[in-house]
Amino acid sequence: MIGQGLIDGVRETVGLAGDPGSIRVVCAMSGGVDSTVAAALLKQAGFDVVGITLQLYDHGEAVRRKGACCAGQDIHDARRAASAIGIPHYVLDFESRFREAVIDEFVESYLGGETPIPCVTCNRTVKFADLLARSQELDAAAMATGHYVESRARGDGSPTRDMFTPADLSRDQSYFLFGTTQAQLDYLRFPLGALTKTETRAIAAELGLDVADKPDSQDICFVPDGDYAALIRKLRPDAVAPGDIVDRDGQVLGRHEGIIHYTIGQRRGLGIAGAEPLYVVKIDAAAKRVVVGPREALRQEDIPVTGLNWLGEPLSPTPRAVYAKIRSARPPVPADIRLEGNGPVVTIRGGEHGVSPGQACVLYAGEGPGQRVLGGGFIGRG
RNA sequence: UGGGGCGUCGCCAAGCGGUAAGGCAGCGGAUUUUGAUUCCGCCAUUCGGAGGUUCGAUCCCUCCCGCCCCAG
Repeated sequence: MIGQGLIDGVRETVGLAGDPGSIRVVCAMSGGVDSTVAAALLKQAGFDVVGITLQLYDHGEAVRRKGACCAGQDIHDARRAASAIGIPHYVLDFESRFREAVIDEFVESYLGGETPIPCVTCNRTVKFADLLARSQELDAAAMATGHYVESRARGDGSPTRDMFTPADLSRDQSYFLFGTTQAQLDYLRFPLGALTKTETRAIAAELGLDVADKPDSQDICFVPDGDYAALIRKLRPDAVAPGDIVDRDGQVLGRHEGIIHYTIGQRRGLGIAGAEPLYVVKIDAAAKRVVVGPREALRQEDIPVTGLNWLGEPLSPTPRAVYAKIRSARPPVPADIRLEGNGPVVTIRGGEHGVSPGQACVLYAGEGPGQRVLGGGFIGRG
């Protein structure tokens, strides 16, 4: 399994000239299979690998949890894996930073009637800003992660790198990485971009790593039991209030226990029976109202984008053809992006259902594997 | 208290003599490095109540109860 071709591929992914043994690469290790294999492959390729694991939140609560990351058991797993791989390993306490950069923003977003995407925030702040800085302090030439996404130098002699969708589209994590700046991208490496998840697990098994059969992470890592609303209530007990569920004409159909329980496009949990299924169409935070309607009411074409991180050629008021993804588990669809007076606007040519403010709108040059990631932003209120 | 209509799962709603469709909601599961979506499974031995006709009734008859509409 781990043949010369794979090793050469890893060296090519790192793309730095010179003796690998003199090139230090920091690998962010979450304690899961992916980042562990990333570190192992880098080590196999001869690099001077340093593993770093961040402690992001209270590890008492998460010790036994399956599918968590960066706390408790996962830190132990990462430490053991680093030992098995034969690389130095450090655990950094980033709890307070994670709390203010990710958790607080997560809570405020929900209270404001939006639907946050904490993985994006975590990547662009804690991981790719703070951890990356520490990596540079350690004189590492690059920082690697276990994300399924590819990057490679532009080939014009400059260190400028571009990001591409991975070989295994079912594991594509580019949606969560749209906020990666050019400078960060130039320093980052993604050794797993050419692999499938199955191959990654096979490599872990071949190397005898304990994490080979560890379940994939899922749900919000800092929410112990999947009940994110409980966390918000705990942190801001005064801010969660009940309100009305109304139709598009304002007619009251029911009550809810807080807008934080809803997201645009959501169907379940409304408790309203009718002839047709109802979906959340709008969330009015000020009035504490949840507006529902039929599925057709979810269709939207124009999406105002905020916080755009654009990695492509400069934009203009003239529409530029792209492919856009407004949710992680869907293939990108044909769209156009243009710069208006109020900011960038993405137009989904065929329309999309369930465009939820706070979520990401990620843009690609095309559809399929190996397509360039042009950037993305957060979906604004339309 | 004259006439007409209706009453089937929490909601909507088929069935109109042969032994209770479907949708919604709910619950459970699969999928998923966010939230959702989607998908799969479960969900009325019983048809407002009481009698009657029939081999057999949710479907036919009688009475009662409860709604609705038109006439008052």
